[in-house]
Amino acid sequence: MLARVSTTPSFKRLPRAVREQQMLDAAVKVFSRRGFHAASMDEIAEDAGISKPMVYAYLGTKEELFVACLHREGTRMMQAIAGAAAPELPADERLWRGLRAFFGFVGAHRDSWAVLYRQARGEQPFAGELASMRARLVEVVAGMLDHALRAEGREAGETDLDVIAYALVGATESLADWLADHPQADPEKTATRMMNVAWVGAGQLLRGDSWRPPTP
Amino acid sequence: MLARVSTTPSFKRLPRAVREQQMLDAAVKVFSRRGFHAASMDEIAEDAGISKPMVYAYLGTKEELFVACLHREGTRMMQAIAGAAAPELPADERLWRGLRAFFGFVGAHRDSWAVLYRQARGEQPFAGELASMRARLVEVVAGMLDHALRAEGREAGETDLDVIAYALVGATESLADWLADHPQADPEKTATRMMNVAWVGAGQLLRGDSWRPPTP
Amino acid sequence: MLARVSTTPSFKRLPRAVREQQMLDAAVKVFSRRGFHAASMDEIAEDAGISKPMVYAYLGTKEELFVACLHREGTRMMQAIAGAAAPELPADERLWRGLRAFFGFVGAHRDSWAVLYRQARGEQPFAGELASMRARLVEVVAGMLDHALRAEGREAGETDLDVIAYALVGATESLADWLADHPQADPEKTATRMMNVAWVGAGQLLRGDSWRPPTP
Amino acid sequence: MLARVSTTPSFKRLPRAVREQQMLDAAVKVFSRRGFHAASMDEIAEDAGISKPMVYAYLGTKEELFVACLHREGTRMMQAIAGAAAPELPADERLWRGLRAFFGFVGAHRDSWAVLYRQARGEQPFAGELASMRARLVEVVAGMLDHALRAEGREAGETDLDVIAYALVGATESLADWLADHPQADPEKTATRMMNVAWVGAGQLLRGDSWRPPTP
DNA sequence: TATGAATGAGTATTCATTCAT
DNA sequence: CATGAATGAATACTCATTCAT
Repeated sequence: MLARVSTTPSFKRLPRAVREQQMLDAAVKVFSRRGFHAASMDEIAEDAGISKPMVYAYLGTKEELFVACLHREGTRMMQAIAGAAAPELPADERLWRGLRAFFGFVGAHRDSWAVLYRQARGEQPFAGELASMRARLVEVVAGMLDHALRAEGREAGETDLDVIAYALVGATESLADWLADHPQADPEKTATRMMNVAWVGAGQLLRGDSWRPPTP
Repeated sequence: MLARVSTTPSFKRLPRAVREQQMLDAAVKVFSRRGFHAASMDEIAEDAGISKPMVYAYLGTKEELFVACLHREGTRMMQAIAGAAAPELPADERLWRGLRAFFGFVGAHRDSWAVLYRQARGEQPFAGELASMRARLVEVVAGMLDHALRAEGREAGETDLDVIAYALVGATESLADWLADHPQADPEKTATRMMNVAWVGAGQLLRGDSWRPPTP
Repeated sequence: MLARVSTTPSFKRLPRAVREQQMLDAAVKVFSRRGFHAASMDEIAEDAGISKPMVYAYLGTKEELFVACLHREGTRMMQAIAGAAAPELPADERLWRGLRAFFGFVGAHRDSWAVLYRQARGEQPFAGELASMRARLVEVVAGMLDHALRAEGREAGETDLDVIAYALVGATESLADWLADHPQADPEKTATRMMNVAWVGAGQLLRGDSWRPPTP
Repeated sequence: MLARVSTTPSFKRLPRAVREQQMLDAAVKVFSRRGFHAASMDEIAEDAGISKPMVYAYLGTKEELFVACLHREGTRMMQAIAGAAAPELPADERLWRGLRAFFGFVGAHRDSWAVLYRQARGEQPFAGELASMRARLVEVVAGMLDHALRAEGREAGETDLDVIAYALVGATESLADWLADHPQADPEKTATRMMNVAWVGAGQLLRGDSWRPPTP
């Protein structure tokens, strides 16, 4: 039942860009808490301190709004990582800094991560958006591994670089998920652990030490 | 006069157990295609070839129905794995068979996997159910790793067994996700790849070869 | 959600009359607790320890079932009163015994009273049934008052006997309602109070002491 | 060419307060005709000339809507009575004016009365609301009786003031019920009758003339 | 006789979206 | 620019009632 409280917003006529950010902030918050379907435009508008028609005027339909959230949060995350892992650094340094930036971001923006990883995955219309983001990550990681190997004068063995990279990204996401659910966990420590798995494990693996199914 | 063969096999008045399975089949299918919220009880009932009230009578509310799906599919998957990876086998053999069974299951029941992992993850009410299932998996994997190490006369180094196990499970889930999205991919091959990552990478890691953050 | 508990009723093949009484008992109970609309045939059948089709076979539709309840309970109550207030007694004795029987009945069968008075009144289809029952009561009471007056050699003044009787019945029902809501109250005492109101108050009134609106 | 006079007065976009009253009007009408359960929100909305979502937005769920009706009608009735029976008047004058106002209200708003007394009584969730209203009435009546007695230099005998008041209120409600069912009946005349019962009967009773059960 | 299986029809409630002001 | 008012269309859930066995 609509409460009859007059909100009387004390800040009117804000420039469009500011308003849009307010709306996106509210949307990310609500989407992450409720999920795409359970989130209501009413709640988002109210949380943004703005009327519903404005939300529609600025960001379009609910689906478009969600995509906008995805976009903003995804870009922010990518920038955080890219900003930390400069391409001119040695591979292990890059990987470490990338992981640290990544887990740092997830730890600091749990809502963003929830929207990106947990909500978007379940809903068909956004799977593509997500997949492409992960693909970029996989590519970057594979590149780093390859670079590292070549620096040691070796090359990836028969095992595909991509699959290892995919597994590493998966493991990373999984730990990030765990981190998002454990507010007291330390992002730095989680990054160190993942770095261990990635660097030592994958390194060894890429050096050719491989396992084969038993032939019965 | 030609005898009129009864072409409609009178699919009615089936015993409860049968109908329940039909309903769960339909529910898994619809939930996996549409997601929990977007799925409608109408569609599930229609797909099961039965009226809505029967679904409510037998399986309860939408939420309870989803939990029932989760339960059945999760149990099936766990049984597939447990049946393949007998505890008396050596650790590497167990791990390999377990992975093969797992990827085989995912490859053969993509719908189940979608229900279990993609839908359940996004919806608050089911996160717990999911988390506990994953926790059991992590425990099993950690146990296998520990067992394997001891068999080699070693012990896990400073890196927590659990975190490595968690990362491995995450990587595995991630590859399963990928497999579910690529109908032509070969489950067996995917299992082999994951076995490489798990056995060689983790093995090395557990043997004490660890990485430490640079101290600036 | 239908529980899958097998009830295995230990008494089968009871004679029809017994079964019908069981059903009516259950129906009165459920109707009085939930009200006509909120009561469900499922609950009634279950409470009667019998399957729904049997209820329909024996007592007909929900509406018919409710009428049957009304009938049985109404008859019981009327019989309790009539049995106590024999016509050959003097008027005050009759009134007193009638009231005592009435409040005794209500105190002992709160469910019956709830069905008769609270539920039936709100539902259009049963208003008639109820009204006729009350009309009979009013008539009886008016008869008693008239009889008592004549015994004193007087006649009812200008005030209609019927209206006073109606008011008395209303007051009685109201106290009965109050009694039904107060399990610890004593029916006998309530009857005494009502007797006071009825006998002394009405007696005086009927003797000609009347009030008239002020003429401005 | 004839000017086309706008015959449809564009009954749209009315302010909230107006619409709320329209909705309550419709709700009272429908609830009184059908009863709480049988009434449908669809019919109420349609009767109010507005869509269902507006009803929910303004007045909330069906239960809340019914309570709102109860509240408005109850308040109106109480105000009608209180406005007529000013406390500074002598007790008999007050009682008479109160009764006249009450029966006048019931005669003029049969729907309100039906909602207040017939429907609310049967439904558990509203019994409390009702009981408290009646309790207030009983208290007022008891107060008036007491006041009148003291003015005559007497005090209430052993019979509780409250019980007599309760019986009077019950009788009044009963006559009101009768009035609501008989559109041609005259409210003023009914009030006079009730005044007789109340003033003469109760007066006598309170003066100490009491009846006692025979001791056998 | 007795019942588990089955459903058509309805009901409360919600939500994304759009006008009129 | 900004919003209160408004709704079409869905959706979960229930219930009286009836068959087939």
